Amino acid sequence: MATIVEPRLPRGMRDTLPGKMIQRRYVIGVIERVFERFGFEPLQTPVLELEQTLTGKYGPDAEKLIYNARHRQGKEDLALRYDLSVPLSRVVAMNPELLKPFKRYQIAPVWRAERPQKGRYREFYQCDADIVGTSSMLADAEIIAMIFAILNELGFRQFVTKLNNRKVLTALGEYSGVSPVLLGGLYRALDKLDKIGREGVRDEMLQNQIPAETVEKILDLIALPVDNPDAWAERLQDYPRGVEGINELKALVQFARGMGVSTERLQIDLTMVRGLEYYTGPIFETVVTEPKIGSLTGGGRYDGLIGLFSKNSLPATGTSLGIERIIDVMDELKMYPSDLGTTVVQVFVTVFDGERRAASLAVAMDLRAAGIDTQVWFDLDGLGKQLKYAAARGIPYVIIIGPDEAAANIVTLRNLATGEQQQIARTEIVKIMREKLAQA
RNA sequence: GUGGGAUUAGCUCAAUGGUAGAGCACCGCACUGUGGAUGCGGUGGUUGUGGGUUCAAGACCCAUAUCCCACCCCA
Repeated sequence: MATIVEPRLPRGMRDTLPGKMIQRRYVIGVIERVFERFGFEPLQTPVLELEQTLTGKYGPDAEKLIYNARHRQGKEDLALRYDLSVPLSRVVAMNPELLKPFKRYQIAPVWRAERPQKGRYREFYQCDADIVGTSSMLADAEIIAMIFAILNELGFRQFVTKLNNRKVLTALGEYSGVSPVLLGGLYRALDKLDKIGREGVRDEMLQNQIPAETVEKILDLIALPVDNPDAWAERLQDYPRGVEGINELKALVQFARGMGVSTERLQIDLTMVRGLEYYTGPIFETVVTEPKIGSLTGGGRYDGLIGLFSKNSLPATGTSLGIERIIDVMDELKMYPSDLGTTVVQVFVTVFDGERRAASLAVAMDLRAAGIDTQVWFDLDGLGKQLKYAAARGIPYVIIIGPDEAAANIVTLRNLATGEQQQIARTEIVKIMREKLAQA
């Protein structure tokens, strides 16, 4: 007798049962349609990459979270992908013949060995859309406009996309005169401004070994409104990078407006920082305010990443939507369309008894041939049990064929939601079912 | 990776260190040609896992796993 293995999942990983899968498929479907509406095309890449493909791209903190993999006898060091941007960059470098601008989307799982929490998992799907081969801010604006289209279509009303530019942060570093090794600490403190306030940022910077004099200089700078690029441009006028970053942001906002993005949902925040090391230009992040769940989307421009795989570097920009968090929020706020059922099955055909089984199977196969999702009962059980099952599954219609129906060459069609029943001719079943399902 | 909380039936939760319970769900019967209503009855547990203390542990101690919360970071 074999011992039973306790069924368990690895930490931070989950199964998705059919009921949830239907909701998930709906969300992914919306995202895919919008991606394609904006002219992006699908791409698929392997779950595993060579370890060297991933290392040195994300920064030391993020790199610790990469899952390594190797076959028992394998010679290559492999790793589970950490995001979809680095694999994209690898693909672009390997396929120089791809027409530019190259616009692709990819919806696929990525793995990060973080400590799990709500909205944070070790295996999760990212939905990425990126544009490779142009430096135009119009591309960044198109990404933003697309994020808005997706979130709107999913029913989100309370969200805001924050914008900043790495070039501004770089200039801020130059302005502060802080040594490069301390820059990380400076940025991290800065990023928390809206959370911990000026005093908090001061404490944090001092704790991060940043000289008091420098801290005051930074505090003085961030006393300027974080959403006022002109004020910052004036202050940073001696730092051409910063001015350039601010001009890019202004162009980006203007283009986005031109694409119908409402201004109150776009928020320039010159203190926002994003962790991944490869960003070089505009960076963006969308957050919802009601359930506190972190960011729903994150992205930015990474003009140097492809250059790590090819002599011919290419500018690129894009975003990632976090479908797990989107789904967690939609669950909490019950945002799914009311007609999204709990099953794909549209009709359930009961089996009355052994004698009538053949008739039921024939009806079921006719329905299936007509493209209607149909289930039949396998065992010889009472109608009560079968109806109970169909109702519990959320199947909308049930067909009953007993001796009376068989004799009259009809079937009984029952609507499980209303309890309504009608008799229909055997030959009319497909036609009538099609009509019923089309109305719903 | 750091700190805290939780873990008891399928689900939500009880049980002064002394015989593990309730509601819902499930199954059966009243109702062998019809689910959701009502009534009655029933199944269901190595109390997350492994050790320890004790005459006795669901409870106390240690370890460990998972989930949740706050950091860190992020989708």
